[in-house]
Amino acid sequence: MSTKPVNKYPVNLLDTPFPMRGDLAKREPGFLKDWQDNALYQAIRNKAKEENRPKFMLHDGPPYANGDIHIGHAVNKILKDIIIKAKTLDGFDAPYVPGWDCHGLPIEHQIEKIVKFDKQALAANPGIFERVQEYRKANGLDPKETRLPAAFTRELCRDYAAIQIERQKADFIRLGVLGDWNNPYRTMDFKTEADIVRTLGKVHANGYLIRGQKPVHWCVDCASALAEAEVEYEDKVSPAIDVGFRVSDNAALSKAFGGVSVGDVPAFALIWTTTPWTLPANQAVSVHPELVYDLIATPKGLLILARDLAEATIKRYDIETTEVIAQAKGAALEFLQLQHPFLERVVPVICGDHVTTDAGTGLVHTAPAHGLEDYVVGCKYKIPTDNPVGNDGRFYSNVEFFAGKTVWEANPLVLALLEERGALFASKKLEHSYPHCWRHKTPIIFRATSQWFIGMETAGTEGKTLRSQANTAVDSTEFFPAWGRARLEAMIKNRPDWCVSRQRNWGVPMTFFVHKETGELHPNSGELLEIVAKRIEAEGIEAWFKLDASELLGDDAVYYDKLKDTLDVWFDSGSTHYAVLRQREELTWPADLYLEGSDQHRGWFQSSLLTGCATEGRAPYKQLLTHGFVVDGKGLKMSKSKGNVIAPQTVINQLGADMLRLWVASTDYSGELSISDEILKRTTDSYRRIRNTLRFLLANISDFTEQNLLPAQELLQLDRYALVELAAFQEKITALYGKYEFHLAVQEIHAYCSEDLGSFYLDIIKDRLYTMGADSQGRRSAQTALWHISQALVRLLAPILSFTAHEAWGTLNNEENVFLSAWHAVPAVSDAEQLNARFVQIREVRAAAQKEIELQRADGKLGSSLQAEVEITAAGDTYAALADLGDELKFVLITSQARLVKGDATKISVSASTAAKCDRCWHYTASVGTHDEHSTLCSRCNDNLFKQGEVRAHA
RNA sequence: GGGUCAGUAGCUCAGUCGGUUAGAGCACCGUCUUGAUAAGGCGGGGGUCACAGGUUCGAUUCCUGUCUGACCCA
Repeated sequence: MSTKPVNKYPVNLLDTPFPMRGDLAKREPGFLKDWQDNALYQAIRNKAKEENRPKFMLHDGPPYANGDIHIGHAVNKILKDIIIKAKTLDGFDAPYVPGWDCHGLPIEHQIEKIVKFDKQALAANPGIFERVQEYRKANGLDPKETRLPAAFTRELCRDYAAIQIERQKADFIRLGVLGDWNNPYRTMDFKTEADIVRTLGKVHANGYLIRGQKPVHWCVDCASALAEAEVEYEDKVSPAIDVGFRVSDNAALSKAFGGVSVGDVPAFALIWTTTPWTLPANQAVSVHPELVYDLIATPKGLLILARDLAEATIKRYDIETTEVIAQAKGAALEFLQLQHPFLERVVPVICGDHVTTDAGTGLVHTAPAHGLEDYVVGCKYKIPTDNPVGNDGRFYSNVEFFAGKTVWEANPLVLALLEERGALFASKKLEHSYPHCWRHKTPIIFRATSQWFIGMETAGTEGKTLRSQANTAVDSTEFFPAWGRARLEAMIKNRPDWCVSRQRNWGVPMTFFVHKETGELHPNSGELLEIVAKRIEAEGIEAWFKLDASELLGDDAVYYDKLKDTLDVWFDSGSTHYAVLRQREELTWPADLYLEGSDQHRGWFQSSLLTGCATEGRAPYKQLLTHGFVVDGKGLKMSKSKGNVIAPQTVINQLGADMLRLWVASTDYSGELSISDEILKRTTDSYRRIRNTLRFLLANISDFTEQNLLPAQELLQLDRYALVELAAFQEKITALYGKYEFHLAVQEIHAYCSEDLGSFYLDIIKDRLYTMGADSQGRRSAQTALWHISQALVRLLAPILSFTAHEAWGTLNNEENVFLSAWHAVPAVSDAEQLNARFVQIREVRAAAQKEIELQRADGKLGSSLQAEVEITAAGDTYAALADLGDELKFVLITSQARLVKGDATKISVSASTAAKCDRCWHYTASVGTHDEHSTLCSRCNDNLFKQGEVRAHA
């Protein structure tokens, strides 16, 4: 109940159904329902088609179909959504087809956990677990059986992914993201699986698919490769030995060490290793090119050791008398030939940055078949990757000394052999962290296996290497922010061949037939692959796994193996530009924009670039936009253990999705995005300001319709100026949307609401809105400006504050939906430049006057600014601008009197009015009390209420 | 350890192609208003522009290094 006395002289106070408080968390779901009920996304598509709009193609990078969405997902989707909506309002046809990445180890891993009765996994996936139990029962298996057929595992993976997708989808929709949620793409859709296979076929047809060897984590108990996620590190005791490689040619040695005289004293390069069994695969000894190496004379011969480690090493060898006779940088030792300690093999010294002085001798035993770094450096020097160890962890039968032995059995044999050859300089036991199989808990080994690669340096059928094509593609891509280019370039420059084969179950198969003896792909691979792709289109990847080779190859089947390898999931997502953009009618290739977190320079940006280049000779995108990661208020990454995680669901449920969207939009995403309770609090503050501005606008035009609009040239000066400002504001914001600089747009929007509207324009026109006749020209003029401001603002807000804009639109316009509209056409004002110039002066004087009034107020001489009377002395342009407002200058200053005097410089003096206050308009004027019938009114109010009403021209 | 990036008021961001007192909004303080009122107006306080060197007549802005943080890699 209000206790306010009701003024007997009414003013035009209006109300609006648009509430002060958004109550977003509660009301947003209702707005979402509006969109869904009206098939908003489809309506936008239809309209775009009718209008034949140009396309803007943002291709969605597929999140992995596992786990609930976190704030990083939210950032990514919201940024995409802002862009899509801004482009739509900008007159583009900007379809958005969201996608999911479905294959791969993490999902397979989850299924394995369920199969193995992992409690957490069971609790989270009761439906899947039930299926497993039923399967065991139906097939007469032990109820604890963990080894299930691959085909069934794949079924489970497919189900699991589908469930995850639905959960994530619901969260994405709740963010207010508009998209084709009824028809998203999923890399496990049969058609998509087929198109991934086709992409592989094209890569092969263009000559970029090559076979090679690469060391992988290998479990001899599983007899299979392990992914990094399947490896656990545990302590293990290993023999740690120092081995001497005799230098083959002392003349070369002398030369490497600056010509020092070495005679024919035996010289050794010393390495240190904890895996003696890898010595049969040794192909080189690595040194660091920048490290300094000593040549040391000892009773055991000349020793080559890194200077930093020499002392400690010599101690290990129990050598008393030593003399450093020469020094050289590692680079000088390159290509020095060494004799393998027990094999008839000469191996070179090579240079590698992986050599460190943390432990050992500063010279590293290099067996490309048994170590990733060894392999990489080996590739550089074109050193063979010959692997002597089989699937079962035993040496092949042709390996001298160790044939048939397991690698663990070989260790002591190697030691004995080295001892015998006089190459063993030291031997100890060492406990260290060592990789183990997560299933068997047994130590694993690194073992080179046959893998498939997309070659970076391979000249394709067009004669260009993929690396050179990729470089060109990067050159012709536009980056937001610009440094993305340097980052991608650096990665392309350094990356090795892309190993695309995996030995997993849940993945798109590499649908090739390989000749059993030559290892060549079938000569008709292209045609065969298309036949297979057709089948996959109909039945999914299972079509390949269950295929009998003879069905396609006939009698030739006996000569060929059906490849069992699956594709790296990065190949899946890297192929979506073909599988999605090329396949859907409403989409186009290449995309205008890919937008992802900065980690995707290594991931999707690159995999898409490479498949794009390998299949189409260019990148599948024109622009790349990168955003950073979300961190807490202190700039630290979020983690459960730190307890600084902010979940998007929490923010949405407490503050609403619009608040999350506003936070995303107001943050500079080119670096890290900070979020904390305080930051969200500030976001809420700024939301309130925008919302209340909308509310004021909507309320004050609630008795106004399009029929009441006045043409621009009939508006008052101040209102024309408001339109001029509005046009400039709109132009600024749309330009910022175009540059994807949303945080600047938010700042501008906020400043516009606060400064241009709140503290200037709206404050001034309240007098006219409230006190003039409801249908008077002066009031309709202001409302015309307010109407245009509202129409423009609601649209400009829509990409960011989608729900709020939707709500405001409903109050403002009855028909359609804000997202079916376009930026508002702000009426042109013919004297725009002149108005701008004048109001610069006017606003300056106004600010000075306010300061002066504030001084008087602080002195207790006046309260409201309407109590003030000002006298302004001004010169030149300033005088002209003020004079142009005539008697209405006082309204601009919100004072009861404003006298203008021509003088030399600007001077302002303020005094308190001695006149009485009008009960209705609150101005202090001598005319109060001069109207007998209405003794508390001023002439203006008397006129406005009971006569023809005042006329205003300026403000 | 390497590559890329960031560090301006309590918070979010501007800005300086090197040049007099570094800006805005929010928050805070004071005040007016009570006809945007769990609002609005006016005024104010608050920054050694991460730190240390260097170049320069002059650096927050350029260079080098350090620290802190982020992403990727090893």
